[in-house]
Amino acid sequence: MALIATGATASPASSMASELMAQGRESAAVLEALLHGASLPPAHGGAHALAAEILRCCDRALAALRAGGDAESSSPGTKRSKPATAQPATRRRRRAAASGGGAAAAAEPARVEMARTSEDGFLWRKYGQKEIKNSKHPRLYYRCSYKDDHGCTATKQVQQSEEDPSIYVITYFGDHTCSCQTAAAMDDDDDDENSQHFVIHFGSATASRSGSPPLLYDDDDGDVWRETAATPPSSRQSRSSPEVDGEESGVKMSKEEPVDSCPVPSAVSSPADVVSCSSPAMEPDLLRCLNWDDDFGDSSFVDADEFMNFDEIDLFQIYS
DNA sequence: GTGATTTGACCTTC
DNA sequence: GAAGGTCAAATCAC
Repeated sequence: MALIATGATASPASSMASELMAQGRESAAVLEALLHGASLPPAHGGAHALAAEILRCCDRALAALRAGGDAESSSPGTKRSKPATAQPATRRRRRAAASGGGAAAAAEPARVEMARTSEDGFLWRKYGQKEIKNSKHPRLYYRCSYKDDHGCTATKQVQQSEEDPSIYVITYFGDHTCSCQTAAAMDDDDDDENSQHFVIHFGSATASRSGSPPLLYDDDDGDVWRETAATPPSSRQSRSSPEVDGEESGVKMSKEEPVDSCPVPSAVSSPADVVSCSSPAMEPDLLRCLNWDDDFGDSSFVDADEFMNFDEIDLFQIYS
């Protein structure tokens, strides 16, 4: 569909880094020519100047990339991320061995990385996992880590897409009453303010929930998110509380906001907010998603258009 | 020791 | 009774 074509958009930091790298490469090419005996254009200040420029470009590009990645890498939510993600299979084997094994233990793929547990700006604690009928993948249950401390009722459910395992559907329930949004997320919000122009708009932001194209946007991390119009009935089966009574109001997240801020308390005002993401970092099988930045940093990235996984976008339509 | 994750068991809803 | 949601003991990493 036409709305896919936007070229998906690198983050501001990424774009800046890309430009800087391109500039550095140009300088390096000139320097190489100089080293090979070519005459130096008058505009250039000599080999030393070129070398300095290359270094400067690289430094700035690295700084830009790091600035773009620090928010997530420094997130408090990642406290146990790396170790935990690196050992799940081992842990499960141990537990399975201790308990005589279990079907669920063998079913879930090894977790590789959890570096972005708090990518939506909140700290979540996993409290359950359930095999869902007619679904190949289990549903994961998270609640706000501050539930005990602040009585925060926010929860979310994450379920892997059957069509494309790299896509996860995240359903938010309840309000955050804890003001627990991470500092990193707050930084992200600041970044978001500066990256609004990177938000992809597909269709009218004020379009009605029915019949309008799904709203897709990418966050600073390049994840592509989709908000869905309705909460799956199965997700609210046991939720008779008022927080899910506002279904007719649909998703309330701001369509202008990158996803990092969409589940914030003000946005999750009551109905379940359903968001699907091509690569929520808190889930297993996300190695390649989480290496996305690495891939980006790799020279293989040459065109912003390559950032968009069009197949995933097509899948988004399946959900609607 | 602390805190997060796992997972079987239990509860609730239909 | 089935299915989904939650609890809590066991387990693990730091």
